[in-house]
Amino acid sequence: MATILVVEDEKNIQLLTKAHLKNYYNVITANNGQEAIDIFYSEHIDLIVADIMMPKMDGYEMVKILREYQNDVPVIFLTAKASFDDKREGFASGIDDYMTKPVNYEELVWRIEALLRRANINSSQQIKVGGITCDANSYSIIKDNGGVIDLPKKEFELLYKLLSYPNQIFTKDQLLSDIWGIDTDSDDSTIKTHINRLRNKLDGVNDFEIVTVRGLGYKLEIK
Amino acid sequence: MATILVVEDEKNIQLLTKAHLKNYYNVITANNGQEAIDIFYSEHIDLIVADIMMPKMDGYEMVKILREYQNDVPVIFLTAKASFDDKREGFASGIDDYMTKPVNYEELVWRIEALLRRANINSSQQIKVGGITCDANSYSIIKDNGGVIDLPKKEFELLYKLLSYPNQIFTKDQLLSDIWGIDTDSDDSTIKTHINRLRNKLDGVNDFEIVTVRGLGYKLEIK
DNA sequence: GCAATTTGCAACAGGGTTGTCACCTTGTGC
DNA sequence: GCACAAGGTGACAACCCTGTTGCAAATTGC
Repeated sequence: MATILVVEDEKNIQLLTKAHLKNYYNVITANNGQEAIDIFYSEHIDLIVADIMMPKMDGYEMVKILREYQNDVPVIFLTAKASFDDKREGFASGIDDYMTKPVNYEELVWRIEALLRRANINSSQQIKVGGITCDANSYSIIKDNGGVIDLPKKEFELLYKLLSYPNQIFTKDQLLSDIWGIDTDSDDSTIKTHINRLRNKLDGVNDFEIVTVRGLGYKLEIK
Repeated sequence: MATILVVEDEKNIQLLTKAHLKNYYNVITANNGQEAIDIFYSEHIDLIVADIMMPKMDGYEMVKILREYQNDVPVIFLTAKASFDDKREGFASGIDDYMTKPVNYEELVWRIEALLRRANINSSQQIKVGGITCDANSYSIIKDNGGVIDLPKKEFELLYKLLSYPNQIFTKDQLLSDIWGIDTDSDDSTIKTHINRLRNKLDGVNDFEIVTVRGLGYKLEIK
């Protein structure tokens, strides 16, 4: 599921926008440009929906800063302003789309979808848990502090499975047939070894833990 | 300079649109969807601006046919229709933007620019990364200090593809079908060889790196 | 037409990944 | 406390993937 950052200083509109988008996306909110940039660099954001007129840092400035650092996250401006000068400045600063209030939220979703498709983010195969992101594109665990743990294919698939359903218990047979395939010849010991390897490599990660459920299997617990 | 295909059955509007765009782009015109598709497969088209209501084949059908064949050329609908059902059908069939007549042509140009940028089709056919410029006209890498690396066609296409979507991982199959064509007979070893040659030729370039993602493919990392 | 370049393929080498096993540790029930 | 079952650990070997090289075919430029 894609993560959308809604940047809006008016609480009511912020809540309204969030309410309409939360059925389709993970929605995170910020109250001004500065806050948005802080969030942007601590969370994985797929697309930004922003107001222009905001205290502290307005929309134009926010986008300029993002673009300066080579960030091409899609941005949609959502604003009461509608003059051509405003639109020109918006597009010139590097936004992707522009809708004037009052916004039709159904149309907003269509435009978000079109942009995500265009930006190749419709399947943002990432899982974020606490301070780490599990990225299925690079088979890696990315820590918010910047550290990266690359995992081999099988180990990654195992972790990804567990992370996808936290607290759910998987038997070794389940994991074998899900990851190794229903007709695999491998047995329990293979799982044991891979769990062992994972635990070693995730030694410094404190956001979750792979827990053994004796007699049953394994589950991943988020702390 | 990017090439825009304007699809419109009313001659007057077609001429008007062409007149406004020809200062910025190569403009080619078609009178209906069928004609547009014929042109599309005989010319290189960077973006399509289309009316919905047209004789023979309307806009929806045209886009559906294009998308069926994996073509993700950006499409903007430009139309008198403005109901939500129409917009929904438009976005659902895979368009990128939607403007209602009467069209403000200045805004149309901004939206075209935003889409071309998003689709990585800059009119200059150049990609600039750090201290190097990748020029699609001369198949060469131009360093800011003046050095030039000429690349053969295939090697260049491979690099250009990777550079267009930095950090995105491409499987060898993806690269094969994108560059060699969907029905190529070539296999993995060809990619391996070309990556190897690219790496050798880009030995002195420190702005980016072609990274192997074991078990998956390759990606280009910008430093 | 010839030479140079580009392109594709196959063979080999090296290294990372994976599966298995033996052995060790921990937990459970009696 | 003992026996047994279940899980953890480390080592090893087979395997697969990738990098590299050389060669031949195809293409291009003159």
